[in-house]
Amino acid sequence: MPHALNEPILDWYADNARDLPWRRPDASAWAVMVSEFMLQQTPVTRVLPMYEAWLARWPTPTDLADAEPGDAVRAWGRLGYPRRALRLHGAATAIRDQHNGEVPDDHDKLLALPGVGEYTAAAVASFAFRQRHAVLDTNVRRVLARTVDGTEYPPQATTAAERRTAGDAMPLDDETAATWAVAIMELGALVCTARTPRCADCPVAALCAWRLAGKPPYEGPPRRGQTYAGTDRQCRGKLLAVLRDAAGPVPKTALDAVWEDALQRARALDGLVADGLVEPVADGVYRLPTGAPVNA
DNA sequence: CACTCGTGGAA
DNA sequence: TTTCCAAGAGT
Repeated sequence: MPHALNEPILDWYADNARDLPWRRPDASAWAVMVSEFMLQQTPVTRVLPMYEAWLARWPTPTDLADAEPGDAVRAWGRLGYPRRALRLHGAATAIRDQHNGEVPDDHDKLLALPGVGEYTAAAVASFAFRQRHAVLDTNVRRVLARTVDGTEYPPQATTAAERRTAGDAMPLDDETAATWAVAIMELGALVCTARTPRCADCPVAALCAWRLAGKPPYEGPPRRGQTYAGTDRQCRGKLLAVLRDAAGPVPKTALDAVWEDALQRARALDGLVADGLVEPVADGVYRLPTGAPVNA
């Protein structure tokens, strides 16, 4: 007997799905993978233009692997979390060198790629290769937390109980499970939103445990807000922006100009170098990574 | 497992 | 204005 969530959500998705480029039938597995990297912690509206430009420039994994990692970092622009650009380049390189240039369709092989974790491996296997996997992103976890568990928000980190819940809720055959995965994700993105859920438009409002319980407010460990101003992250962002906007190597004096605190600035720059996002060229000169071996 | 890692838009 | 948070991964 199918899970009660299946049919209403599949029907709702058939009528309400957004037309996103990575969902079109002609989207390659590589296109799906690129979209998933970009969508990590980043809203769809900001991803769309970068996604188009990226795939136009690097239509296949090998195209990206053959480019310098610094070009990937520069093309990432202001999407945020630029290590994703480096990891996507690393994933492309692994695909070129170990998978004959083709995105692997095996979940474990996907998981072994840099930048691919539990969610992204399941998403690519499901969306691109139409396999049955529990695709647990923030949207899906929130929908299941509300409809099944009766809580406003899921726990901070994904739990075994959530994986079991997701597995139980999935349709049994691969093709339907793949569609359902994107459908419940879309429901979370458009209707069962984090702040002001539109329960009046929800296809499963009638059976939602959280709504039926009177929408009890979230109780649990406070989800600590991420302050940003004055942090190392902001400093790293400023430094990397200088490197991105420059055509070539940049003298340290140009980096010194964008952040007051010298100690924090040095720490941030060290971090960027350690992450491989910045490469020291010569004494007091830095650039985006070339991929060439660094002579120590 | 708690923490780090960017950025910008909406409430 | 401040706060929240958006298709997470890696350590």
